[in-house]
Amino acid sequence: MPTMRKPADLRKAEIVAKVIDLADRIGPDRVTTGAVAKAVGVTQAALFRHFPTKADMWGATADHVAETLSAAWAEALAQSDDPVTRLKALVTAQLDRIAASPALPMLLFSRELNVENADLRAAFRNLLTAFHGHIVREADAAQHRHLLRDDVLAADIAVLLSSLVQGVAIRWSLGARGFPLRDEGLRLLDVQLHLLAARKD
Amino acid sequence: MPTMRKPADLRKAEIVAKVIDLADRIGPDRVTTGAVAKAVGVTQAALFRHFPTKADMWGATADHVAETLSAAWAEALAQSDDPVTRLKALVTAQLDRIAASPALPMLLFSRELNVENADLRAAFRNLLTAFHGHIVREADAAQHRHLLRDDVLAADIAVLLSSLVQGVAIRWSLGARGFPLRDEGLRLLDVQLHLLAARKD
DNA sequence: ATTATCTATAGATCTATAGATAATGC
DNA sequence: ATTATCTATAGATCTATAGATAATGC
Repeated sequence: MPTMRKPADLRKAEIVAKVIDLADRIGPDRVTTGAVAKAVGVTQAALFRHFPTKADMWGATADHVAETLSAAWAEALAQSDDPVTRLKALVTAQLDRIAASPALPMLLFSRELNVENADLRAAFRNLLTAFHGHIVREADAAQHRHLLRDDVLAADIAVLLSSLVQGVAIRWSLGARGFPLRDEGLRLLDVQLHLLAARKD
Repeated sequence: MPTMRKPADLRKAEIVAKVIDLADRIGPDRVTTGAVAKAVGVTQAALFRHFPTKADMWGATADHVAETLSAAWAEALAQSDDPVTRLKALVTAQLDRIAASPALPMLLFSRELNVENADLRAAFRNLLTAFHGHIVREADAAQHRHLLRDDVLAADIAVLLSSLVQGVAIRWSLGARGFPLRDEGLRLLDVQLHLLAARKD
């Protein structure tokens, strides 16, 4: 039974999609070229026609993740002019992306990223930095409009909110995803924003 | 050159120590029996005299980590009767343990824990739950003594503080450990505790 | 006598390459 | 003619076992 031939562009995109899907389901470090090939429906050797090495396959996957996240952030920021609403939208977008690709937090600690593939590591660090930067900007704007307390650095607010997302994602991941990530994350965000609310005195 | 023979008890402890050391330096998933054997100074096959399978080796390592963490928490709690001081001591202990064994956060997302070894996964989830429980107790006590705001659930305070530790550990780990984990963690803890301080009105 | 260690090796996996084959598009 | 895929396989690793060897402790 001959496999359906596909143009290289389509096949590459298909491979990247399966890498993410497999990373979610069996863990990033179990994503072998054999497993990917089987999921895609080609022989293991065929993958190397599209990506010279396995690291290149992960590189393309990281690029795809970066594009998806960046698009989600841009969409979140476009929804409102109110800094606090934009903060909530950014966190919501991030929680939704993690729920859609639960491998994202795991990938941060995978052997592939931490040991084998320095480029991959740099790519994900840049992503976290970009997310952090968006939050700093909105927190700063909110403080200037007296919507949030100004006795805390905007950069520290960003760290607290980023940590909140990571913390809830870790708990969700380790606890076999036993609660709705988005709901729990937004509930905690409201708690933290309540603590950060401008004091009326 | 014959290897020095050691009683099984000592050799087992030595193996566990090298597993943790190697997990820190090369990542948990690169800890092969061959690498451990080389670090210990015996042949790879000798390990299987002490641990029937590699999973047993990780099990002993998890036990050791659990004992170390529990001891550190107990020591932190013994230092003071003031709930806020105890909160700080718990977080300090946790940051110090992570700095001493940087593999701890990585281990939570290792293939070994997430895919290969369900017992290991349960062991570490129990550890996180125990840490969380300690913080809930102290936060609750602090609220009753009007040392912290009481318009936030103690359980949510615990989640925010646990997340803070995890968030700063992740940033430290990904950023090639480019800042002092303990100092940065305690600085952020002070920021969060400032937000949580009882309102004097 | 007991037991910690070694040598040697089986058997499973995994990445990557070489060369043949067949489908696609000009 | 180009190119996507396949078959076959090399070479590297990794866990685990079998049986021999030598150090330890009663």
